[in-house]
Amino acid sequence: MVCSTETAQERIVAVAQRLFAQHGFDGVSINDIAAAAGVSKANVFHHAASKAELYDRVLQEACAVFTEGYERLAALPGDFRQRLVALIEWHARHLREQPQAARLVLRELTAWSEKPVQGPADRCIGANLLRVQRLLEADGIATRPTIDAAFVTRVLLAVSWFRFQTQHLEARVQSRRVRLRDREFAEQLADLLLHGMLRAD
Amino acid sequence: MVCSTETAQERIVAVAQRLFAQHGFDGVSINDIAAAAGVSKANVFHHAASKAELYDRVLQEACAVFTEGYERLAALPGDFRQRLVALIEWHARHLREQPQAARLVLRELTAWSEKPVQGPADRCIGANLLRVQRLLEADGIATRPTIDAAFVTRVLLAVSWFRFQTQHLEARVQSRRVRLRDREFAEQLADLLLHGMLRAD
DNA sequence: ATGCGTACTGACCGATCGGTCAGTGGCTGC
DNA sequence: GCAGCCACTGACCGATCGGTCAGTACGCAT
Repeated sequence: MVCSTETAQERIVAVAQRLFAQHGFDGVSINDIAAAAGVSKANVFHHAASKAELYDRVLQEACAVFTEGYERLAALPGDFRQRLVALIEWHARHLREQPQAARLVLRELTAWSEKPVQGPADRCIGANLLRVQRLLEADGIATRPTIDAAFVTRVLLAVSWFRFQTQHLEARVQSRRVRLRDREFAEQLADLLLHGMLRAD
Repeated sequence: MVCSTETAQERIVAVAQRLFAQHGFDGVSINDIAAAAGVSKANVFHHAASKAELYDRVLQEACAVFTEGYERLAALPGDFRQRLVALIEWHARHLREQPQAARLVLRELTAWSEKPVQGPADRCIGANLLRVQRLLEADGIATRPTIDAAFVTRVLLAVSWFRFQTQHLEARVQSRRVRLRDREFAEQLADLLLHGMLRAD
């Protein structure tokens, strides 16, 4: 038995979360989880009805963790630019601090299978999109009439997410400026979103 | 035997590409592929050394298809805005027309496993990033000094990719403006990237 | 002491996994 | 006619899959 202060159930769930996040549902066997948690395979089924139930529970938990952060995200101090930078930076840090939850949720997006049903991850992402969108809209800043807050929200989250998923590539990339810390990344993205690329004419 | 004009080998590879793109390496068994291709399991191993070799071949092919499009992408007519719109629209269409190749490549991004090795998908994406970046840089347009072409490239591809991966969610989304056709999407993104959100002051 | 619930295990189940192999039928060159 | 190659198959392999079950050890209320 692996010595640990956690209970067996806590270890099982924690290990399942880690392994499912890394390798996906089909890439992890109950044997893997049991071995990594230091318990017998039968014990995993003592604490979980089935592999699917365990995965669902882990995914729901990840969604909750992921969403909880967004709920705490409220009005921030400063002008619009400062609030936007803070939002982007917070999001980058959120992804970095909850990589497993993020991967579990985002993995579901890739796992497309023509299913019309909307999984918890879909609902989670949709809700968070809306929450950030509301935050942007509530700011009531004077934007150009062609600008849609929903669209900007998607751009914002897409870029943060892309950065999170490709961080292992960035180490080899030529341009030094893409290898930014969260703050610098947030400032650069906010600058681009606010003022665009072009020189003012 | 399923009647088809294709050879068995072509059917096997085509089916493998479709299934691997949909469900990932671990989510597809050789039995699935054999059944869907209308051949015996042994025949799959007659045309492929192993499951991993078959997956690698399919992935390489997907990378080639995916990259080939980028290589054909050269200087486009029109001013900078028109070229940018055309680039984004082309990318959206590229993803839409090669969904399986796109999914195979992008799935590899999510399949993070601390591996230091750089897979073909990583190289493919890195090369395409660079190609688009060169295209943007070569335009020689007068951008603001804080703007980095590499960063804009990532924003551009990230948003297109995010849109591709979340398209199944968009049907239920409230705002009508995110459900755009490729052209409108490209124009909206180009407008945001070029001029930013803020009203000119 | 005894009864009971809870945590946990090793042994086991049928199914399926990736992969092998001997063999078959058809086409080609000689 | 026949040897040789090639596409292809059914049967089979050991390993592993998700899952079950009888049984054990322990804490706790009575």
